[in-house]
Amino acid sequence: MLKFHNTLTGRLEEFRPMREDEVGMYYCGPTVWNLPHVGNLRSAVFVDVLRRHLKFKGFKVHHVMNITDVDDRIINQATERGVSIDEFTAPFVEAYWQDFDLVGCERPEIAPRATHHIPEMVAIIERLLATDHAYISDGSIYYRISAFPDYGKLSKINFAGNIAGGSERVDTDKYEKEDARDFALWKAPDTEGEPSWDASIGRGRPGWHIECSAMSMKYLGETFDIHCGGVDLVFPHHENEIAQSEGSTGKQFVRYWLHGEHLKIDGETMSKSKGNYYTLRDLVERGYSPAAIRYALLSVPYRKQLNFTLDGLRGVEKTVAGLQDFHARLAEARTEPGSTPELRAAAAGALAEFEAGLDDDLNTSVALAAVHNLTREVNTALACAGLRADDQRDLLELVGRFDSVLNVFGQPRREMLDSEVQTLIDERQEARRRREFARGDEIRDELLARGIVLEDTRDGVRWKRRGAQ
RNA sequence: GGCGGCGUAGCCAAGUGGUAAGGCAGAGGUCUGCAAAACCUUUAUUCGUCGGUUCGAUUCCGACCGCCGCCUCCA
Repeated sequence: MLKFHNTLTGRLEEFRPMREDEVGMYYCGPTVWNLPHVGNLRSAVFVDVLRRHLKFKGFKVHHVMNITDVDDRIINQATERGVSIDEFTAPFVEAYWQDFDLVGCERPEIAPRATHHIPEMVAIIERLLATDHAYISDGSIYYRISAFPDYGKLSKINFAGNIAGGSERVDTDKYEKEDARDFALWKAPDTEGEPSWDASIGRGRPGWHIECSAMSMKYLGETFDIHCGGVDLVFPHHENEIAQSEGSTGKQFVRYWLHGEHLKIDGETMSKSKGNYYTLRDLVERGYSPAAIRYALLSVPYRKQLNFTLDGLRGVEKTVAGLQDFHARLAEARTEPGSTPELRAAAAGALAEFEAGLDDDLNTSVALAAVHNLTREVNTALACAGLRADDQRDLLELVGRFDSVLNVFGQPRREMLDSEVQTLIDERQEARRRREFARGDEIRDELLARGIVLEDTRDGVRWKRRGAQ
């Protein structure tokens, strides 16, 4: 039974989508004002595992990931550099997709951009004004939280005992709001040149939260199954999305809220000021592989803080190389016909354990343990008993199923060597057979000069490109 | 001040009211002309501290210590 921890109820719940075999899910994607860092990528990988596991379970997935390309930071930076919003964000959008692909995430079905959905936002604001959930003040439009009694149901925030609800912030706020908690839906331009849009509700630009309400409901409907993001978004972003969406539709907005924990770097909160801040390209430049980074990011269940360290990442490189090597050896193994009951049982057990782990709120640690346990059993068979053809076929299919969620095994090599190199390898085998080891070593060096690294194994010789995984 | 999470071997970590998954590192071994690679075996009488409940607790309850997060832009 598939279960998720739902932030809305604070409990582990059985997942039952609205439609039997389809799931609508929304992920608050990047705000494109900066290069993505490993923390952003952890969230992306968490959501990727979620969507892949839903597909593994047989659901058709409608996955929407927004790209926030208007907000105060973007406007400030673009204005500072004297470029348009699009000119400023374009390279960061590009960089995000590059990193997203490198770290092995499947692209969402729909990736809407905020700047292309201004009319949808305006429409919601109009409905909120019409139902007294919003009011105009100084040309800007604010959400009236007192009109939405459920406010706080997601974050369980308690305004009475809350510092933020005190008087200090009201004093520093330049806007005229009825209540300190109220937030902006539509902001009147502060200055002349500031980017803004003409609309029935006046000239302005959208507030921080309305974008996600507009884009999620447009593509997934007024009520949909899953909304996810980082824990930092629970309050105020997601709380405000609920207020906006449910305030305007009168219907439940989202049925399951899933939030991914942040990671720490060397046991400390990641922050620019501490300098413990990695982007994917930092890590790739230092020689780490995107596959290992993906593995590291999904090795700890998404609701736990993950301690990201370079030392740990070095270890993970070996783990991932081991899995990829296993996959290659499995694919290349010579077989005899038939199958063995031991391996059939091991495969069935591993699949059950794998699926049960992921069904339990995406416990990737348990799923990976199942994978490792299987590789150990299969390795033993490869080393001792030899592999049967049916087992090989079934195990390769099983690895494919595991990898449809994890995406860490890599593809077994299908590359062919050119005939000259192949001849050299054959010659070396022949030399070794005649126990002419000096000649064998000579050929090995010759191959090394061409970038081919040999490994002698019990069954013959394996090769790989120098520097390749 | 309000709300929440965490503390398990050298390191990263899963987990459960019935006696501790997995990975990395370490140790031993198999294989091998040597080496490398690969593979196998092994590594916590114990789960922050102190109490309580229980036949039995790492797992439940209480207190304490330490770490982290949200309440403000942040994945």
